[in-house]
Amino acid sequence: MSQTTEQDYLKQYDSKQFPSVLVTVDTVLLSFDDNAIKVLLVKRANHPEMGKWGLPGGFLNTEGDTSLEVAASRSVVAKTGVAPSYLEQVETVGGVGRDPRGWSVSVLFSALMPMQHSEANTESVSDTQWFAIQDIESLDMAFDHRALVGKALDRYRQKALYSFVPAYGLTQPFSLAELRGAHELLIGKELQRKTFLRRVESSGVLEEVLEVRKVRGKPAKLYRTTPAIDGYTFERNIEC
Amino acid sequence: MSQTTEQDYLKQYDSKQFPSVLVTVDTVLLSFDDNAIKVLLVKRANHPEMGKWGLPGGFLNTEGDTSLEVAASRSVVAKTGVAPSYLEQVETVGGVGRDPRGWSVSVLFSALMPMQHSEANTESVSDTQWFAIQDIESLDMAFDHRALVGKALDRYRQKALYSFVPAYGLTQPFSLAELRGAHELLIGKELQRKTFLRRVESSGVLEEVLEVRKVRGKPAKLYRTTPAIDGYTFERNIEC
DNA sequence: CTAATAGTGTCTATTAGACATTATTGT
DNA sequence: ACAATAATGTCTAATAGACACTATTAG
Repeated sequence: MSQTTEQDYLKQYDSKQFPSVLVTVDTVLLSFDDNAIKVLLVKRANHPEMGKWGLPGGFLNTEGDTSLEVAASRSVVAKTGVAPSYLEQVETVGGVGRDPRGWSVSVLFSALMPMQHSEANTESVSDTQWFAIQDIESLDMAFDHRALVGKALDRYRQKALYSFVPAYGLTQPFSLAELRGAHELLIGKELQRKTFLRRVESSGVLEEVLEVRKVRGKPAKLYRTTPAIDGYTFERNIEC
Repeated sequence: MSQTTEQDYLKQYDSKQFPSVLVTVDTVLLSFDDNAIKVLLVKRANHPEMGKWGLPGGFLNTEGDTSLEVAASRSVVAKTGVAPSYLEQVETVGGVGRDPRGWSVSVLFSALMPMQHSEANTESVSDTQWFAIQDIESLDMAFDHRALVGKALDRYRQKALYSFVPAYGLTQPFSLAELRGAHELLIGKELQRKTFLRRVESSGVLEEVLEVRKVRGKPAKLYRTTPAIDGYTFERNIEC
């Protein structure tokens, strides 16, 4: 074997000879709406776990997908019609008991995005819906998808303490109260208006916008995200 | 299809009909020694990338491995004889160009551990060696493994700013100067002794040990890690 | 005017960073 | 005694949190 060239080796290599592993990508899309954290789920129209709610996702397509992130993005659009502007990788889970079809590996992606209408876009999905986080506790969910939602949430709970990433879950532009509310939902505790404003101002990663809304009370200044938000972390984290 | 039961569906399901994906696990083991960050690499004895240095790792064994972490741990011990006491997942990379054998997915694990003698334990590995990080720049490395080392390093560079996780890379017990040195290597900047001590004391996650070493100068107090170190993060991060 | 909401002034306690000083060892 | 290393004392600047106060709108 060590006498053959790499070319020879590859010519006689056959991946089918090894036991295969199911590789899927799944995506947790979160948003803030109606003073709650929402997550986008799809109702499975086919086996396995038919009829249960699960994450948008699917098998890696080795023909079309050039990367894991592309696969995740493609499967989300295909199933829900919703197109998140970015995806971040959360974790990869794997095991023999996860999927009845065999040893499976699932690469989990996640994004925060403004609420956006979704619809069942393929025959493999019979329905789609944004669920409030507290409502999925009692939901009959497919595979280990409830735990996967938990992992993504935990990630954003951390990010809420040291960054303005939660801003991606709001419709733009947004007020300081809305952004603070998003952070409060994730952190689970009220935050000081003044302190929060100081963080926004010293960060320089949110852009003030001229537009105002007609509301009861003094109209709030509105902000939008800038690209600099991605790399920015607070000098000091929010205490909790 | 929607008329069949899940049992019927599973009976006729054949995973071999789908194009298979290569699933591997790779592990970045880091340590502190001789005032440098070291990484454990193995020299590949077989195709592909024969003769190049790469990370310990290998294919997922769907027969024996119960989880991804078990797979990573098993492959590290099998190839190097080194057994890290824990592993953490860093990221999963995938693509069609990574491995000449086809679309491949690699789940990357990482750990900090005390330097420990390693040896080539299988016929697939012809040599093992701890390399100083700065020395692998010029090394001919297999696949995208140099980039994977970078990802693990970046993770620990972050952790050095907000936790005492770098302590896992030292032989126990260790002095404050040694721990501070580990943080300094990762962060790339000198840290104040006093400030560092204050962090250690207020954290309560390092245990003072009675033992002392014979050295030139005043002997340092020695510490060892406690399990509480894992969940602990600094109230304020180290500035940088 | 009043209610509602947004934004500001300002005090206090905490603490990271800096750096000078003191302490303890081997040679 | 002296060099080397470890540990401590202490000052200052920065700032998060708290909360009272002021500003601006709709009805």
